[in-house]
Amino acid sequence: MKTQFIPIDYDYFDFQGRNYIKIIGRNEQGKRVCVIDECDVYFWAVLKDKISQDNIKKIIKRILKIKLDVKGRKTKVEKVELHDKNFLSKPVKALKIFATNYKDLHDIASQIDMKEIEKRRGYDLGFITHYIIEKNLIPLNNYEIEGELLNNSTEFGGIDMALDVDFCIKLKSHKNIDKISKQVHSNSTSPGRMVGGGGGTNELASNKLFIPKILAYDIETDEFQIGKGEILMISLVGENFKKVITWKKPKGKDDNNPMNKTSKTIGVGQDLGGHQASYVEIVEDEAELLEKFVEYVKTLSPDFLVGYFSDGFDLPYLKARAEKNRVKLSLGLDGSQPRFSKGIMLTGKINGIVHIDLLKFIRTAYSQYMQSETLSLNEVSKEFLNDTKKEFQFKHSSKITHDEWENYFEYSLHDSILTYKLFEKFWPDMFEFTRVMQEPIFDVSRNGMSTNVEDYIIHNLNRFNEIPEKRPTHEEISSRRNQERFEGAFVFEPTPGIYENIAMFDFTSSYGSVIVTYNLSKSTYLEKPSKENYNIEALNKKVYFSKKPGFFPEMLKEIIMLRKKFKKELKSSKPDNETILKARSNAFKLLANASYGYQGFFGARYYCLEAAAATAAFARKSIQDAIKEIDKSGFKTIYSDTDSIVFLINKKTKSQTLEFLKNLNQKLPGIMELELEDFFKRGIWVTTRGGTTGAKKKYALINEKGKVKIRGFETVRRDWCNLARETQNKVLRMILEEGSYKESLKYVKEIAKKLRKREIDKKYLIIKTQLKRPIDEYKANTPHILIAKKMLKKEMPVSMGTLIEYFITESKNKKALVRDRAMLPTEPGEYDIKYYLEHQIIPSVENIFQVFDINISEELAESKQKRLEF
DNA sequence: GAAGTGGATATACC
DNA sequence: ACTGGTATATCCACTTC
Repeated sequence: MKTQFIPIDYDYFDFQGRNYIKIIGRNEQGKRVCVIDECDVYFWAVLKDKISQDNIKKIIKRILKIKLDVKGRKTKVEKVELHDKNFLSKPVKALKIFATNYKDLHDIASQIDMKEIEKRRGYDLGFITHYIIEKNLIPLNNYEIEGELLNNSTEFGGIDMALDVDFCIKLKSHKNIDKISKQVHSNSTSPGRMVGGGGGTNELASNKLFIPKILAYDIETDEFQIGKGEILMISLVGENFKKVITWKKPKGKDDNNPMNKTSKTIGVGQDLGGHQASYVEIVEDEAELLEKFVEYVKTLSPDFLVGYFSDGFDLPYLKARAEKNRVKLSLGLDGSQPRFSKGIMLTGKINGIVHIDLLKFIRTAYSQYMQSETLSLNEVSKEFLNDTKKEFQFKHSSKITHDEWENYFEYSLHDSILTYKLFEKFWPDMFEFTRVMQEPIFDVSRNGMSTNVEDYIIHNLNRFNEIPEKRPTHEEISSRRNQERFEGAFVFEPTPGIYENIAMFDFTSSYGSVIVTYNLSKSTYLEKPSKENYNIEALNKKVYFSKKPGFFPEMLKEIIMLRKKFKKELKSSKPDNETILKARSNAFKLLANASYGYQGFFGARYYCLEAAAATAAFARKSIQDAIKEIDKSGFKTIYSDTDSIVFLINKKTKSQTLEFLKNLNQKLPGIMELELEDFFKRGIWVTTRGGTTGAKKKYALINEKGKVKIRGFETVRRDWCNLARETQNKVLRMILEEGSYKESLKYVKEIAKKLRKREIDKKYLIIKTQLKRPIDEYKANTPHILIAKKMLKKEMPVSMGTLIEYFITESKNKKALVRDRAMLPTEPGEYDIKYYLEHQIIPSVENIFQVFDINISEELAESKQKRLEF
């Protein structure tokens, strides 16, 4: 049979000793399709130089004899071929060694240790990755497939019968129709449709967006620890679907309300006591709750089951309670239960339905760019959806009253609604990331940037006829980690002061452009200089790179082009789309920048410290050269960090500045390019605390539209209390807007006065510090660690990553340390006026007023008399 | 006992 | 363990005079 097909979830199984891939996807009619396929299984043995043909034949003969019997599985070498390949961009002769089972490649490779063989490679990719490369059946691409329909077939042990899919097809052929198909407009709500605009010349960029069927979920429990308490309710949200399943019967004022005893007969949406919302469905007990949940997932049959922090909480909790209740959590299309990866970081996998933990994708793709101080569902929703969680005061289920239950249901439902909407927002990027990285979305949505970079490389090696490099061994990793650190970015020391008429330029994808321009990578690194090369001083030596384009820089070029496209889209977008487009453009910028980090990352297959160090060195040189040009042309540089330059345009006009930029760009090498970030009306730089030199990474700017950009100041740091942050923010804004300190001084005096009169609400005085590791791994005893320990004693949820909140109280003991005066927000105690004045308010504005020669401590002194006495 | 210093820690910038 | 280096700033333990 023939059908269109979009691969979504990948899995594999063994049948009669061989590996088979099982791909779950959709077709255009929204039918769920399972594709079974196989591929050649092989690895590479790279031969040493100048091995005679005879010798090669002998080696092949010996290899062909290899047989293995591991764990009752018989594997043998089935075929050996000689190929001309590249390894790290160098032409090599290599043997392609075919075997029965992918899992045995490592063992076979270990047996091939003849002296003529230089290296063994390509056995550590994972079968799914290997399959995708081998057959070119890429996740979330659009295919036309042809194959044999398995219908109650005994093939593969009757796999099609156990699978809840519309078609199960043994693949014969497939054709990618993404690139040639025209865009499809559809109002259909069935999954599997593709929508979106065409255009764009880059092949990587999708011209259609696949719209999956999604189901967001969220659970509410009595305890935070996995499986410790009972699950009270589960909320589910899909397209035109809202449901809260619970076994807690809201009790009315009359506890003997007969309605409470008829739970089993209460149907969906039935009214209960005149208050029951229609989306609430009441079941008998926790076991039935779990069964009902499984039933809904089966009926709705989504492509994605989406949660928020669900790898770490919801799914493992469900599993634990299912075990306790002896309910089978058979969510998988094959009836299997969720599987969890071992290790510290849990990941929950469901066969055939992709379980997505949104938090993970947000962390890698957006968090660096976001304004939110935590990645809580509430804050992230606020930033991207302009919506928040519903109010609900947690208490144990036994203490919840009737009306409160109603609120609780609504609260839970709304969490799922937010999760659903967030998924919709991020889906285009997840889609794009998956297609670029070419790995299953289950992994791409969880992986960090370094893994993304590596996936991208691995899946593009064939274009360069390259044999993949292996993962580093533990020994290699530890030796890499002990490597001396290399010199990084250049940061210009600013002169403290307030400036006017400012422009900012920055290099687009700075490090990425450097890598591309100077061809910096493991495979282009030259131990000895060749005639034609790029070279620079790095790692206390001169390092050389070939001018013949390497695969890594070539690939990176594509990422940079894609990013440029997104950035262009952003510029011509409507304001209501801005947040997400900005995030997207930024996500690809991060990906491009991660390539630099990748080459210096100890876990990387293509680790090359020389390339990483040279990248930083070339980048330093680029920016310093640009600064020279700028200063030479009638401007004056006042600040610069890594890839941006801030300068005074002096008497020049904006158009002269832009003209200058154009000319400057023409002189830049390769794909290096500067762009205008913005023009600014005014800006301020301050000294370091207690010093006289200008502080780096700390400044505030205001553009002509009055938009303020604040970097590094306490205003943007979450480990300062809100009073200090807001005071500083106000002061900076007033000064930037007016160019004078007068008003802001009055303002600070007002705040100090209120603080002294104890008129400041405690909530503005809370200091928040994150617990970055398990509590007993700390050597120091800081306020937040002490508070965390106190919280543990009170059985409050504290773990790695928790944001610890506290405030500083007064103490009779004058020598009491800050940590001894730190109290939980819920604890009684008067705030310490002196502490907040001297350790929060004054430090936050001191350096700013110093720019105007104002000593804020003196200005805020309790009595001016004191000053006069001197 | 005040002052200075350095380690541990957190957070931001790019 | 799950990109990199640069930089500021706090609190606290310790040393020094």
